[in-house]
Amino acid sequence: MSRELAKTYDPKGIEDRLYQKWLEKKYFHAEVDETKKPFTIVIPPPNITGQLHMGHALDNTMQDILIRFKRMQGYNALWQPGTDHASIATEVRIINTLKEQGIDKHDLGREKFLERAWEWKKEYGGRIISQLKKLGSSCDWDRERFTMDEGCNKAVTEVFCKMHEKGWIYKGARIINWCPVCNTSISDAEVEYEDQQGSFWHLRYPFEDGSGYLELATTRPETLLGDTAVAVNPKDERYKDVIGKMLVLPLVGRKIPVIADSYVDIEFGTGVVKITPAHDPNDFEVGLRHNLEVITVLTEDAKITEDYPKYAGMDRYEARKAIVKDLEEGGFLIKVEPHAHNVGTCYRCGTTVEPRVSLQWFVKMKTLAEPAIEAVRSGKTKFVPERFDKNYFNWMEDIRDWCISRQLWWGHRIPAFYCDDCGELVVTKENSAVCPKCGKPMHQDPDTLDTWFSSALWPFSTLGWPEETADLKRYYPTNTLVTGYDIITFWVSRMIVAGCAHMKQTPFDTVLIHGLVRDSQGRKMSKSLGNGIDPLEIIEKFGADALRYALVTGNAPGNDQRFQQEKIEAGRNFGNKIWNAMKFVLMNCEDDLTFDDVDPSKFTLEDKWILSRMNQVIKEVTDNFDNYEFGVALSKINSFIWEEYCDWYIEIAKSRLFDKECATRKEAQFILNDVLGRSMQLLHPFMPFLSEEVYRYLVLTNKSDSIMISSWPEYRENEVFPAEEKQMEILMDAIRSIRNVRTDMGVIPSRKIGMILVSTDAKNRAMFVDGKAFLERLANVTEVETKETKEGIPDTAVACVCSAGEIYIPLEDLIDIDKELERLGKEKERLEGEMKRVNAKLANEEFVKKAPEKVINAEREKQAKYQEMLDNVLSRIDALKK
RNA sequence: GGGGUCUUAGCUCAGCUGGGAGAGCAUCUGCCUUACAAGCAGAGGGUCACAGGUUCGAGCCCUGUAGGCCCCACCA
Repeated sequence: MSRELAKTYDPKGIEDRLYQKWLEKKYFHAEVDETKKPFTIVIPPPNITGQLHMGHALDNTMQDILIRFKRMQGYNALWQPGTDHASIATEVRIINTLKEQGIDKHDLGREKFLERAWEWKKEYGGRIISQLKKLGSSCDWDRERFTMDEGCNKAVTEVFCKMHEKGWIYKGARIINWCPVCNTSISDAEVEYEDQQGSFWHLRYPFEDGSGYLELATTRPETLLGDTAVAVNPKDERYKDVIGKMLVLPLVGRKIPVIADSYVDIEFGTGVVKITPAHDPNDFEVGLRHNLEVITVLTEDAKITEDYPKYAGMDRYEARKAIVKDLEEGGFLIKVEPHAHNVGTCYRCGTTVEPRVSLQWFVKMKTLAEPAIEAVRSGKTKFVPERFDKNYFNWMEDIRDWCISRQLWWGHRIPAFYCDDCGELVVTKENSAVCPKCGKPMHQDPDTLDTWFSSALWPFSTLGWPEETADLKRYYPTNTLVTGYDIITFWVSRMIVAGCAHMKQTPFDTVLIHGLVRDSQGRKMSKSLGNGIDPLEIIEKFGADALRYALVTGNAPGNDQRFQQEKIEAGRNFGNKIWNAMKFVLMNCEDDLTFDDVDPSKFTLEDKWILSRMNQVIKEVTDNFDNYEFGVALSKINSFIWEEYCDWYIEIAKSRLFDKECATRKEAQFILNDVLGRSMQLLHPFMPFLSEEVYRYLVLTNKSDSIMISSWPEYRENEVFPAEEKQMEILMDAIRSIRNVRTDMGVIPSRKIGMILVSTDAKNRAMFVDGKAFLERLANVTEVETKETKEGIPDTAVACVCSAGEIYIPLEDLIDIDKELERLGKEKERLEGEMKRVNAKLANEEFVKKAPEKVINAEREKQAKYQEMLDNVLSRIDALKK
């Protein structure tokens, strides 16, 4: 069997083959099973426009780790997958495709446009799904959903109508953020602020009566066209007398009043602010308070309107130049100074957003937010790490109404109808409506809903809501939501709001937050920087397991990480190490081997040690899983397999395996298979493919169907061997000491040596006699002698002290007394240092009085041990000096 | 302006409820020892940013300082 196995582990072929098998066997599929406890994860639905990037890879790896773990633990585990229609992103993409063909969206018409969009979805929407499969994601693909499928549509309409009926949704003319490139309104959450270097134009606004002027400063001179007032602070002594006077708006000639409003900061600039209610949120508020006219001067694509012929059609930046030039020529410009300010940009396209007054639909958030805040405050939903709840509270407690209408075609059309004749409004679940007032036909609102409106319903819309399905009953509320901290406000908060509002239950008990995957220099991966690393390329080259390993190892929840090639290689190397360990095990097992007659009473010291350690690791790793400490869990599994199992157990077991007559050979073979098999189970959530492949080769498990459906390893009460663990530690310590001495004294590895253990502990002496075979293998010690006293130890022996006692290595031809004394001197210094530290601690009365007994006893044990070792070193130095 | 977070070995990062500083990579020394050179055995390398405080005991808790990053709000 072993002859056929490749020299190195090659994930290519294996991963696809195993994934196919899992699919065929329906291992990912969840059916309602009342005999088990439910565990549910809903996937953050990737955009249909999306390509798998490192963020997806991390997010989905974490989910897969969790769901595989829970599945093995025997939960009725469901990972609900699906995709998001991504209204703006998709619409922009279709528009661009059309543009290439010389077609304008409006010429095509709404219906034809949507046909194209659906075609596009059909062709590319599945791409991200197949990429998620490459990663090993064990989603229940039979349940794949889409935010615009029939069920989700129904949920959206239902929610909209209900919220409208309750007055939680309203329509109104308000100032909103407008993206002139995406050509739609966007919500507050969709605006990203960035520092920009701009200018501060100081302008002169003359009084109507010719009595001078007011000086004010602006960063946006082009909005002057829409000014309907100038404001000063009522407490500002400088301007007390001008309040109520009229000014003449430069270039326009409009008469505008000087008003008093406490919004104006006396300290800032000249203390005079021009008020443009149509194009600034603060000015809009001021306008409301003072009943000012709202004059829109910019079109939807941010060009000056026809009302100002001189500038009409110019885009906002052109217009700025032209207006500044005219102001200067008209003597209205006093000075220009550089000015840094924050500018809002569209999170989709990066364009500077334009505040704009328009008629939009809003969700009244304040009251809806209350139960959602309470859900987190009470701990019904908790963030991991906890600190992100501050993020959440910060947003929720200061929440403003959510603008949900979008001037787009791709999305859920708002179920509102207007009478063609009298303008009456009807909100209905039906596809059409007739005016209840005048009986005339009605037309539907042209706008669609914010993408996040439908994603907010995702945890229950995917389970069948508004129908009362068995799935909904079974799997809602879900358990863990895994996502990045960057979409807490967009998505997490709105899901909690929706869950509390429509289901009366928070949608999940835990929100597991992860950070960003950055490039190796710590920069955000982005298309424009071209520094993105394609996970698919990594999978192609190193396998999904190596990628998953790299994403999880050495990382704590919520923290950003830098992506480094070395981590991938470490993952690959780890896989290869396991592969080779398995090869070794199989090479030393006969093809027809069975373990029916394995006798646990024949288990040796090392057998019990590794079993006991395995047990401990199972316990700790399971614990780490429960606390979402995936990075810690993986590194424990790694060091157990690599260091304890491979470097020690396999090496020690060799002598028994190679001796076909050995009475405990079969027991060694059993342990090798058993421990590696259980290690693979622990590893499976992280590296599903490799662990499955290995599991299916091992003698104990090669008849089982899949590691995926095997039971998570349990802690075994009857395999706890603290005494054997301690003994092994002593032996390992001795071997390390001998290896050190060999290196220090320049004894080449191939040279065989002898050793004499001097110890008063009969158990230790016996252990060394029994362990002769592995002392030879691990330290090339061929002669082992044990004594109770150091009578007759030759001077030409090198001494090393370790926890087992004193070990002497006779090296007649090599010993250099001076060099040996020097080495022992260093050892003496080290031990004296230790003694000093321990003694000081134990001499401290406060310590002995207040520290826990456990800690004190540990210190006392150390004290005794070091004292003995130090005595041994000192007496050896004495002996050599004579 | 409010909040969060980070500062630990040359690099990238772990470090659970406070009890003698860790990993991977890199560096140095030996080894092709019949599973593995993607490997084995060893070694060097840290006043845990700084200053105080709490404590018998602080990388960990508290206060402050410096620097980096992030979120929210925002003065035209």
